[in-house]
Amino acid sequence: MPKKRRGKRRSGCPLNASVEMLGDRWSLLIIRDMMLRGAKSYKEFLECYEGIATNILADRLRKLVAYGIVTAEPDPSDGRKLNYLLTEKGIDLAPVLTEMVLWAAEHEDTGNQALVRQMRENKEQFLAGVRKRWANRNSPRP
Amino acid sequence: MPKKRRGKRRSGCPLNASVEMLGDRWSLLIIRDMMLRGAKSYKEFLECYEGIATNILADRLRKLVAYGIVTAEPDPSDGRKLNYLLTEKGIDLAPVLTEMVLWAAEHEDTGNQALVRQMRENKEQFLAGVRKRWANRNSPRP
DNA sequence: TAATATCACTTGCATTTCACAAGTAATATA
DNA sequence: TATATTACTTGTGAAATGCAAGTGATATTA
Repeated sequence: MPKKRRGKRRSGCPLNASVEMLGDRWSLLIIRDMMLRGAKSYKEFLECYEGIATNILADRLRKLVAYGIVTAEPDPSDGRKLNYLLTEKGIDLAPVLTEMVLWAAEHEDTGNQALVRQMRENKEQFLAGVRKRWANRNSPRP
Repeated sequence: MPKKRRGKRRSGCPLNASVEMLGDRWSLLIIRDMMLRGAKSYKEFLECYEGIATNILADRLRKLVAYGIVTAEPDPSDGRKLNYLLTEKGIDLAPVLTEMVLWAAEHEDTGNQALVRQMRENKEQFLAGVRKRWANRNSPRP
């Protein structure tokens, strides 16, 4: 029996595409940890926010790769490891995450006030820094 | 037996708060329709994106109200209706939505190119317009 | 080289969420 | 009074999720 498709989503509408890729409890957190904390390996993601189940993490990483937000390449120094790295499409989410963090900081109690202040006081510079670190992390491999 | 709490989430971390409120398939779409299309009633939300189930819509509206993102007040001209309106906290999500739309427009096929162009070419002016329309919608009641 | 450890998963099972259809109470309109 | 509309709730089956316990490949240690 063919898999029944549930919920017909109109894809042409702005935002629908984003929500399809990012509208769940974990994807944005995974991306945040790659972007701001430099997390790269499965194990690091598992430990970053204790609470995500291993099957869910595997599923989300697979989807992020499928959406072109993340790449998975074997670690040259340890054949067991995969390094998950943000693609350009992935790092382009930095403004989205930044606005979300600023919104939450404005309206909720959130931690890491230093980071928030940095984001708020010079958003452009903060974003440039994020992108630069991303470029440096990727470029050393020709 | 008390309900077991699953998944211990650290709330102090930036972004966790946002994801808790917005990290699902529907909340951001509901907010978008309030913000950009002026949708206000249960029925309008149901029709906006056919596919959301009535129980889920009721649940999401309830949560958005609980989070202080939306208010529900009876329509003065029809006692059966409730008008769901964005709070200040809700309208403050405009930059987040804008960045998400721009990101998707950059990397996916999305509709409403006119809106996207408007957002991209003068983001600040676009955001000011959104906020102004929101203020006008709410202020006529003293 | 054998034993053990680490890593990135997969599998199985119970619980929860979700989509869909059908109903309901309150209010409005004819 | 009869019918319609609005904002839901309830029931049901299917899918997604959380958790514990594996598994196979590679690395490290004795």
